[in-house]
Amino acid sequence: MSFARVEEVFKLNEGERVRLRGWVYNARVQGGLAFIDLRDSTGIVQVTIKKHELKNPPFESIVNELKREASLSLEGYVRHDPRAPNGVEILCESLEIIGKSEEYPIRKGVGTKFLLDHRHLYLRRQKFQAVLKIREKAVEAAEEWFRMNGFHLVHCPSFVIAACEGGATLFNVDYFGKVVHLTQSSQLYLEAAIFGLEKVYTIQPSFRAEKSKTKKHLTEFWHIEAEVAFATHEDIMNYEEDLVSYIVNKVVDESQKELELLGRQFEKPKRPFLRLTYAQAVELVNKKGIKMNFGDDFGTDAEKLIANSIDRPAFVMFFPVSTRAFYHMPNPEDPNLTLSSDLYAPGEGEITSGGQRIHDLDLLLRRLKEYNLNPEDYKWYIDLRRYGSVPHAGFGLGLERLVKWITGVNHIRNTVPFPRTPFRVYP
RNA sequence: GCCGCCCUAGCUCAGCCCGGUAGAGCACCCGGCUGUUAACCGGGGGGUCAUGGGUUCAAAUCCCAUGGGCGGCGCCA
Repeated sequence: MSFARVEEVFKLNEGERVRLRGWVYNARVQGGLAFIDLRDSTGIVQVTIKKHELKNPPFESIVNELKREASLSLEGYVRHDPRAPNGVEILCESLEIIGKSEEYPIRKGVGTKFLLDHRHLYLRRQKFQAVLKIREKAVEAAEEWFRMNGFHLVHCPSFVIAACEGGATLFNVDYFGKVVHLTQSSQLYLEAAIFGLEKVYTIQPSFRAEKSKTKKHLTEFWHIEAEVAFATHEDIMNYEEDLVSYIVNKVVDESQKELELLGRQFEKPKRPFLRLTYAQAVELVNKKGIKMNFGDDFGTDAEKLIANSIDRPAFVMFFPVSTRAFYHMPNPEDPNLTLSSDLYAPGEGEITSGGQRIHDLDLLLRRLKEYNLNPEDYKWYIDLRRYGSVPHAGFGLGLERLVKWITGVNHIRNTVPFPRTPFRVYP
């Protein structure tokens, strides 16, 4: 007889024989009667062991080994009993301890630091697995969407020379005696790729050496980035809307069990997404009592305010040049503004950033100078504007921020198995 | 980078203001228990009070420094 999965047990009939294997989620022993909550990757079921009905081994020989997280395999039969959680249990006839367990450190009441220090064990928690499954589903959906829409996957390097978002936030790496950096974004490399493949994307980690102590920053995060030849700012917003909708809809359709386990009520977002200009957003923020000037970027409070005043995802468009990186295309209607936008998720905040890139050689050179960047570091990037340059646009989506929005977890580090933050690289 | 807070038993915390040689709950160990759901009942062991220095007759407690971390801001995906 092959091993069944825990989730299958609930569909079996009274008296059916099953073999199971998994881990002890919790155990309660009282004299000659023991209860185990047995966990596998599909769920938890109660296993009942009665001293006189356990055929092997002797009850006394295993009862002291039924500790939390011990691994075991067992055979028994299905019983429908209202006293069991969810009305179903396995009455155990034989059992083998595969791996004993020491005193398991994770239990109710432990603190944040302790859980982070024991992340390698915390992964076993059901709710955490639900988040990881949703994350997996989101990536699957993104890959599907890119393929359906004619995008090519391009993997980009993690070791880089030049900054993309600003020099202060670069990690240094000793590269055979030479200082190089970990990439902050694959955008510049994807821009190179569009001249062959036209529509490209990547899903890979980006690194930021910012000591950001917030619930929405990691030093290493997974970045979904896309770049499209001949695309305008308008085009790229449409792509973003379609991609985000596709991902979210697929998660809602196919990860309902996980969302329920997390107690998360999540509605598919209405379309079309809202579109407001930077100027409108500033006005909204000021009207609701947070003072900011035209030309300022949105602070945390302003971002929260915007995120809480929308009933669906919203683009904030046309940020001033002063708030953006060097490569953003100026808006022809107002050169102080850029053809760029951030996408805000309701209740969450910024999850993507994108826009049209400068494709004109002279303008790019001028901008590098204005931003005090060394053109030598961007030689190859500038080169792209010398050989058949075309208008193009792209965006970056923070996978963890997207997952945080969908799952409603309280901190971005709970969207990734082993979070990297300014003060944590262990485990 | 800035501001605030925390570090006492394996874990969660009380004790600190007003200095006088350390306490609870849970976990663990032993015993009991055939319907538990974070099982329960009885008994037991367990701490150089983060580290270093200072003040004092006396420091977990007051002061300084260092380390580790948490929360918020800034920055951004």
